[in-house]
Amino acid sequence: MALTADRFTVYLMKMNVNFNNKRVLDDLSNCLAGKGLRFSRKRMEVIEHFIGSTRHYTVEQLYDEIRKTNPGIGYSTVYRALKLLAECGMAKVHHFNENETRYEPAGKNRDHDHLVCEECGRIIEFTSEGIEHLQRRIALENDFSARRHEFQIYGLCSKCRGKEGRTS
Amino acid sequence: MALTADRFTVYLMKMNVNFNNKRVLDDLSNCLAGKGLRFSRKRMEVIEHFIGSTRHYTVEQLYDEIRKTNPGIGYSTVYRALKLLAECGMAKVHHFNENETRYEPAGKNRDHDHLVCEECGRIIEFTSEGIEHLQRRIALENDFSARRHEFQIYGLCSKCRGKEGRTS
DNA sequence: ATTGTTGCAAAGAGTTTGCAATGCT
DNA sequence: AGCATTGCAAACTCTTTGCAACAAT
Repeated sequence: MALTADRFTVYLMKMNVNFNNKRVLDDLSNCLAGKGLRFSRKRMEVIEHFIGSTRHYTVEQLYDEIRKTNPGIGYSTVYRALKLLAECGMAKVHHFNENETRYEPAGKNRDHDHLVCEECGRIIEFTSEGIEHLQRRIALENDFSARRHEFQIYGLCSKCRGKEGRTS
Repeated sequence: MALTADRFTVYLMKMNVNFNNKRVLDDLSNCLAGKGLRFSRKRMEVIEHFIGSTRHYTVEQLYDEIRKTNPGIGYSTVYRALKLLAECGMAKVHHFNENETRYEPAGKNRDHDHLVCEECGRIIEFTSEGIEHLQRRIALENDFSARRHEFQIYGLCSKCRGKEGRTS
């Protein structure tokens, strides 16, 4: 039986996964189907766990978390699943800090950017119309076709600012 | 004899290095002095080559380029010099693409961000007052002390857009 | 039955580090 | 003389891959 978005939806419902972005869902089943891939239990467990959350995971974090309930899953499976999700547009890849790759479920809410606390590592999401405008204007001014952007603000979150000297 | 900004300036002039940002210069000599470091010929050759350019180097690129004129310099020296420069605030580190670390001389001109062509890798710098405003506003709205930001716009530069289908 | 998937261990890529020789001061 | 610096090779970390056993279709 061919892999379809409908079938995948049923699968996700069965797994009780809260995933309501139709476009990205189609992307995934198309991506799987287009590559001749199958529904494997373990891969789906990784995807379920990942999609069900709102965190910005390192591979290690996701691996450790999944191992708690599914000790039989290996590192490479997590790597392979995340890579697949990224290719299908279901995961966004970030490099907030040096030598650190983080994966975030895409489509969980609308486009956003991040505040990154350099002290505790906390990541705060924000959306800003202003950035979209800026992106368009800057692209225009530089004769550039913008596809996407990365915008991070680094500093101290409210909690950590308290501990260090005031910044204002 | 202690390492001073003046002495360093003389050194740079001797080497014919175009480096006119006083503040960053002070940072470097202070950084060197503070760490009890010495003026070594090889490190200075790396620094000279790096500071004299306006590129966004990978370690490998810088290494290859320096080796053309200084075949005696090793990989680790380049790594160590760039790391030092980054610590002293004379080099900015970027991760424009996955698995790629690039170093850019800081202080060569005022703060700027980057357009990154996903086709040919070209990097275009731009400055935008708007982003500074946004950073301040967003930080305020989220009770966050902003120190710095990273903003990249990914897409196609004018040359590469011509080859692919129009985007508009 | 056929072909994709997995875990493991090994291999890669990028970066750092221990150490003996060398260079600054 | 005393200590920083260097190049090399080895070590390290993160990620990918080959392969034999296993699972999905």
